[in-house]
Amino acid sequence: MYQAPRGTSDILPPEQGYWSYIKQTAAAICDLYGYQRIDTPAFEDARLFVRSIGEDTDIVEKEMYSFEDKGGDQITLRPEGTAPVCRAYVEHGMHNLPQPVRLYYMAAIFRYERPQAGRYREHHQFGVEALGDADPALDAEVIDMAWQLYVNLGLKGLTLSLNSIGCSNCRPRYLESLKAYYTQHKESLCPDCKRRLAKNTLRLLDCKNPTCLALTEQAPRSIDYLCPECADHFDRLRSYLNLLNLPFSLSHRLVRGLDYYTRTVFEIAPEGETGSQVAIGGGGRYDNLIEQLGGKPTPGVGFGTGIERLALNLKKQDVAIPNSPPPTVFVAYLGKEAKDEAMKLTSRLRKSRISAIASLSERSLKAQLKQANISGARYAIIIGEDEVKSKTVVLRNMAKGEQQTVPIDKVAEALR
RNA sequence: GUGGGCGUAGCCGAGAGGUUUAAGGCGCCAGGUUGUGGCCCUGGAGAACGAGGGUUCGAAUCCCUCCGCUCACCCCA
Repeated sequence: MYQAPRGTSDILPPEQGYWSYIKQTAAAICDLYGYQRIDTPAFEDARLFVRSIGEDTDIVEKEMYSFEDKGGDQITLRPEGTAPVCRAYVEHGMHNLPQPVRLYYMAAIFRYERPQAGRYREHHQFGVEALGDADPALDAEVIDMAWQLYVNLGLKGLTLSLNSIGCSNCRPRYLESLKAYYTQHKESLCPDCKRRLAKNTLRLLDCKNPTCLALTEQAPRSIDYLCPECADHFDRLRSYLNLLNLPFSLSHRLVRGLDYYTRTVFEIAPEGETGSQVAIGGGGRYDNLIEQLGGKPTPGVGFGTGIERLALNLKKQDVAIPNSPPPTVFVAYLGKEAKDEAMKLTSRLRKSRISAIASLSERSLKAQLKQANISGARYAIIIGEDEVKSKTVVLRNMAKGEQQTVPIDKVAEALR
């Protein structure tokens, strides 16, 4: 027996309500904020991700779905959404458009990981990217969008964590002092962190190992090392967030797992969540990324949110989802001639924009009405030999249990 | 990659070495008189118990391996 590959899943009809609710809410927010949709390929040149995400990140080190295609090209299934959008920005000369360029995407994301609650090998993200403007007001706009999305979806108890990790001018100095600090305590670090110390110092802040965690309490904070420009940017961002009534808390340990971030980083999580995959979304600024990918120096800021995790949290919080409407009518019949009439009638109803299911079986009327009941149709239409002769149908209101005979060419009118 | 829990029909779920030719419930199908649903009643289909190997006179029930699911760690959405 075949099964969906590990870490992937089929999204069955009962689940779809959550998905369309989330997608529609997200798209509506984007319309409201003037963000336009972009779709990029599911796979890209592997180097795009290695260069943007960073060689020493977990994603690149062990999680990418990479392969050589038959033409000998190194291909990677998209493990995140930002780099492809930036690639498209450069490729299509979007720097010629009015800046910033505001884009959003909904896409499948692939990472080879051990699946667990809220973590899959294929998951789906909604994300936005605002490219071509370094103003902190744009950071605030993006954070505001993320927040409003969650609020509009009906999620409660949200917390916004914020940090600034500086830019290429001030970060080296910070990293130096961070490295110096941890080197002093090298002996008490966990093995992972010893390794990270040399390669990816920032990530030590993220370690949940108790002894590392204790060290982190006293570790130098990135916001104390910001250059004047970054400090100003961060100050102004915070004042904009206050202006927009977005409550945030500073988190000095928040660094994010992708190398391209500069200055602003943030995460949003539902309150009271424990465990490691608490964040339903996050993002930040990446002012060097587009240049790294071969474009003109272009700042950018964005966020991404996991649709599966949103659905999970909507369920956890018992948020009511609008359900898809059942068909208006179910057409049942008895006999061959009646079936012909039923087929024609169903077709005409649909042309009048009335949703209709025809019972295609030759089963008993009783069985057909049972199906009508399960389908949730508001009306059942019954066509038998008598009705064929008199060119009428029986129109039955399922909820009331009442029925009337109407001329077959007046059915659409009777349903209005 | 590491560690824990689990694996019986579409779903839930009894059974824990021998009246099991594997309960029960949901769902599905068909009947309960002639052309009518939602309740009720009756009947039916559907699993050799994740796969393979072993222990035993005998295994869904014990052991081993593998696969899968799940939770946690790492990390992330």
